[in-house]
Amino acid sequence: MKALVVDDDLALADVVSFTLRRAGFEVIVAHDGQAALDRWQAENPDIIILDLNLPKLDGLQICQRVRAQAETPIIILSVRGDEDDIVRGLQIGADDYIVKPFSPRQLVARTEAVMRRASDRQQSAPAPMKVKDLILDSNRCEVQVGNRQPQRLTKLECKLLETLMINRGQVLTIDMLIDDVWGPVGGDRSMLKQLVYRLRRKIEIDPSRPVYIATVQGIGYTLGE
Amino acid sequence: MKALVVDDDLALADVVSFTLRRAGFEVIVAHDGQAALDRWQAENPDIIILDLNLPKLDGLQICQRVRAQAETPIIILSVRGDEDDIVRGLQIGADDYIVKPFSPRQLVARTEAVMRRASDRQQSAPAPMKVKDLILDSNRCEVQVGNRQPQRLTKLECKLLETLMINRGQVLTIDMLIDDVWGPVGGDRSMLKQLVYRLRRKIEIDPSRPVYIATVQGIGYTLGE
DNA sequence: ATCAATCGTGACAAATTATTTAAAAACACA
DNA sequence: TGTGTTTTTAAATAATTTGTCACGATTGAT
Repeated sequence: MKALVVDDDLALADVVSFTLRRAGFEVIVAHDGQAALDRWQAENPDIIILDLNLPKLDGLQICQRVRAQAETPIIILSVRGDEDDIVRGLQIGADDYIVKPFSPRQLVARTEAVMRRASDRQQSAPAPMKVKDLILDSNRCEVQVGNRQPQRLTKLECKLLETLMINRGQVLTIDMLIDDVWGPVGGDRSMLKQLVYRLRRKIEIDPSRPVYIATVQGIGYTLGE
Repeated sequence: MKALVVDDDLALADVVSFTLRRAGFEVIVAHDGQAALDRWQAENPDIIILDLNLPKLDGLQICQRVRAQAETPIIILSVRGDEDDIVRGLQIGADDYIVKPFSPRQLVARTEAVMRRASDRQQSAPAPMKVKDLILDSNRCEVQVGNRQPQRLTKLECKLLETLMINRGQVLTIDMLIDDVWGPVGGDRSMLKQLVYRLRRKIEIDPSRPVYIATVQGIGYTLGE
């Protein structure tokens, strides 16, 4: 098990990594946001212990970027009183939080608990969404159009449709959609176009005359109200 | 402001609703999950105060179902020690949590904070503008004239109409308009002329006898009061 | 009434943006 | 490692938007 510890406080980072090592983890440490992202990509750790107040790149941003691309479990560290950041962190997708100061026991217990949950993660399955006569089960990546045979979607197609459905009625700009599907790095316009094209072929009755996903020239796309 | 309080503990539900009423809320109460969903659909409250351990339908499921269909702000109530449920609730989409027991002050403060946050969540998508019987949704570049079919506008047309509507009643000089649509460089009179022409064809009943966009010879254009 | 400036109109070309097709690269999984 | 799927890239085609121009109509000043 590999853990990435992200903390600018060297002393604290040391305590954390020492504790985790003794509990049998292989530990990598990063002291600022950029380094954290780099190490994360390079090492692909099984869990991230993330201090929220970092220099350069904010902890919440790290959290967001990681979540945009992967399900790597994240535990956030925060000082007491910063409840708002904790709430936001969890909403963004962190798996748990620990308030400083904390005991080594607590750290290990939480870490192990999160990893246990992550391994059999399926109980908190999001409910199927419904817009018009589209029913999306984003959990198993399937759409049903009207009463036709359920269609299988790829991961990206599913993510795209999900955000369109969540924001039904609103026009989502190309950049918003790219951010949402691929994260802040790693997507571009032509990829989005391609994805829209493929998704339409699966859900539209006549893909060249789309009913569900409408394009708004020069702006983006929208899933009709 | 309408609040839906969901709690199977009658005494606690009473305390909560009393507190919220005193703070100026209209309060609806439901004592189990099914009732909660029913009331929610029937009453469309502005916020939901949701106790997590309910009979029949679990609180987290309520949360999930509501979120699948709407953005109604949700505050979850939970007993101390049930950190896991809180975390999951926030991940599912709850906006905040309160740990029992709590003070009335805290309840009101959190509720108002969440509603404040929720209200400027919509601010990001600017509300449609209305002048006379023109309704412009600049988000999706659409105008509705009277009760006719909504018209699609191009980016430039939309920008032009938007500034005319924002400054309704005032005469905007040609240079002002050019600056606003094309920026400090890159526009000229004939382009504006053409743009006005095209916009009129989309919104005027008789484009040769404009009702909305009036020409002010030698100066510019205005969108009548 | 005449003239010059400005405006509305329509046709067309250029530029931008979308859709479709195809094929290569990356990936997942046995 | 090979196979099938998914994602990325590239390129051709189609559609839309924007810019340019010419010309007649309108306007306001003389």
